[in-house]
Order: sequence, then C-alpha cells, then structure tokens
Amino acid sequence: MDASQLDSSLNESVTDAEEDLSDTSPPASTQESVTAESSDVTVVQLPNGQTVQVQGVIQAPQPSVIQSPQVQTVQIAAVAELDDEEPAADAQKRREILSRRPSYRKILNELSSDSPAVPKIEEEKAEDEVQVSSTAPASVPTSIYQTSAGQYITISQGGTIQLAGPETLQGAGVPQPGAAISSPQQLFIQGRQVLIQAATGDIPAYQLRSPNSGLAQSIVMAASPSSMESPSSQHAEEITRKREVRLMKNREAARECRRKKKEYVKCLENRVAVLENQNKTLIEELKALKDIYCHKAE
DNA sequence: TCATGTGGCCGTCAGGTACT
DNA sequence: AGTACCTGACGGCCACATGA
Repeated sequence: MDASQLDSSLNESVTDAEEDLSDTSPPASTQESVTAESSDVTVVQLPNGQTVQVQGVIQAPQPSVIQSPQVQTVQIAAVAELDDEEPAADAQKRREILSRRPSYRKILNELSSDSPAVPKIEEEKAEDEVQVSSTAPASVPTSIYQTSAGQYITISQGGTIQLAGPETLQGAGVPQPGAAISSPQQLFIQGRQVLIQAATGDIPAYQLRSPNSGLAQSIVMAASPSSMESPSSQHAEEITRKREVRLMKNREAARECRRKKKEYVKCLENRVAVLENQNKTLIEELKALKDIYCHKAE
C-alpha cells in the first residue's frame, strides 16, 4: 500500500473534527497517553515526550458514545449535499481527478482547507528567497544556490562568492564571516566541502564536492551570450547549459518532493496515532456501557 | 579490525500531469 | 503542442550497527 492509498483508506474513517490535527508535531507511530484538556482539545502524548493538541478528535467529555455516530452522520450528509450540487458534467471530471494520484502538496493543502489546524504547504521558494535576501551581502547577488547540506551560496555580479550556512540564515541572520572570496579555483568551506571552479568553457561553473565522496553537486552559472565561442561550440554549450539547468531544477524538485513526502508521512502517522487512540477510547466506552446495561438487565 | 547489512539521503531518469 | 513541474523508481554513497 502506498501513501496515497493509506491516506484514502484513512479518510474513510476520519471525521471533520479529526482533521483538525496539527501537522506541526513530530512524527509518531504510536502515542503513549492521552489526556482530555478541555471539551474540544485533547492532548496526545507522543513517545518522544512531545505532545500534540488535537481538537475535537475524541469526544471524551461526552456522556455517551452514542453521540459519536452523530458526527459521522453529519459528515455523510454534508458529502451527500455536495454530490447533489455537483453537475453531472463535473462528475466525470471529478472522477478523472480522483483517479489521478494527487501530489503531496495538494493532499495536504486540501486537508488544511478542510481544517485550519493543518498547515498549508507554502511555496518554499519565495520563503527561501526572503531568508536569503535578508542575509545577503550588500552587493546584489545574481545567483543563489542551496547545497544539499542546506548551505546557501550567493554569487554576486562581481564574481564574489559568499557562503551562508542554514544556521546562519535561521539564526542570528549574520552572513558567514570570511566566506566571501573572489572567483577561487578551489577553496574549503564549512570544513566539509570544497568549492571548485570547474569551468571548462566560458560558462562559469562551480562544483561543491565532499572530500570523502568526491561526488559533485554541479552548479552552473548562466553566461552572457557575448562570451560564447563559435556557433557550433555555442550550440553545444547551449545544449549542455540547458541540460545542466534542467538537471539542477529537477534536483531541487526532487529534494522538495522528498521533503513534502516526509511531511505527508508525518501527517499520516499523526492521524494514525489519533485514530488509534479514538478507537481505544470508544472501545472502553462501549465496554462500560455494556457493563451498565448488563447490570440493569439483572 | 573487517565484512556485511541497513537506513537515510541524494541525483538522475522516465512518465504522468498541469498549464499556457 | 510545448513546457514546466511532480514523483516513483533506481542506483550510488555514507554513516552506523552488528557479528565473526
């Protein structure tokens, strides 16, 4: 079963209230304890000691378990209303949409639109750019790159390369001191990686290498057309450059996709924990009611 | 100490989907 | 139709744990 299948199966047993689950909590495969804090908020304690506030997931304060099915009924009625309003023409389209596997971003955003407690996945790029620009050097950078280690490299128009670690960006907001250099052939940065000027043609290219692995993360700067050579080599360079750009974009997309997937899985794990807990509570409540009923019958 | 297994992360490719 | 984006699959690398 893949993640989307798991999600759809979970959705079948989730009430509106359950979808108020927050995604800001750490992953939890199982929860250890639950305390009812108020009539709407339940605190689910995760194995790592952190707690998640879940709104309205468990109707613990309710006097009877008989009220629980009402929540389900209301939701089913709401769904039925939606179906009635849906034009027949849209039904086909809807089926097509449902048959496709939606992206993690879409899934989570749909969850968040149902329940404000679930945070939306924002477009990360804008956020990153804001962060970077807040710590960028005074000179206007032409290119900003992020390494797999989370480091940011800004290359200004004058060829100045500045490195900023993620802790710098998220922390005090002070640019990495001493990291600014001018067009190096090779330099060590952050102790673990080597920045190599690997340009073989007129296109300035930079690679981040880990001393241990030798694996390179290619970083290609776009060159101005005036710096090109003959038309044939220009064509080859153009193809190479396009390929590098495509690979770089795909690399970042894959990174983003994995991050989304992780977030999505965390969300599902949290929901599993909550539903398991709700199930447990309902079973106990049912058991108590059975006891009461048996005593009355005697 | 060394070989092996395992989990995590990464880059790349390919295919599907959304958008213009 | 062309392009951009998203994501599953695959293989490689690394760190760590474990047993011989």
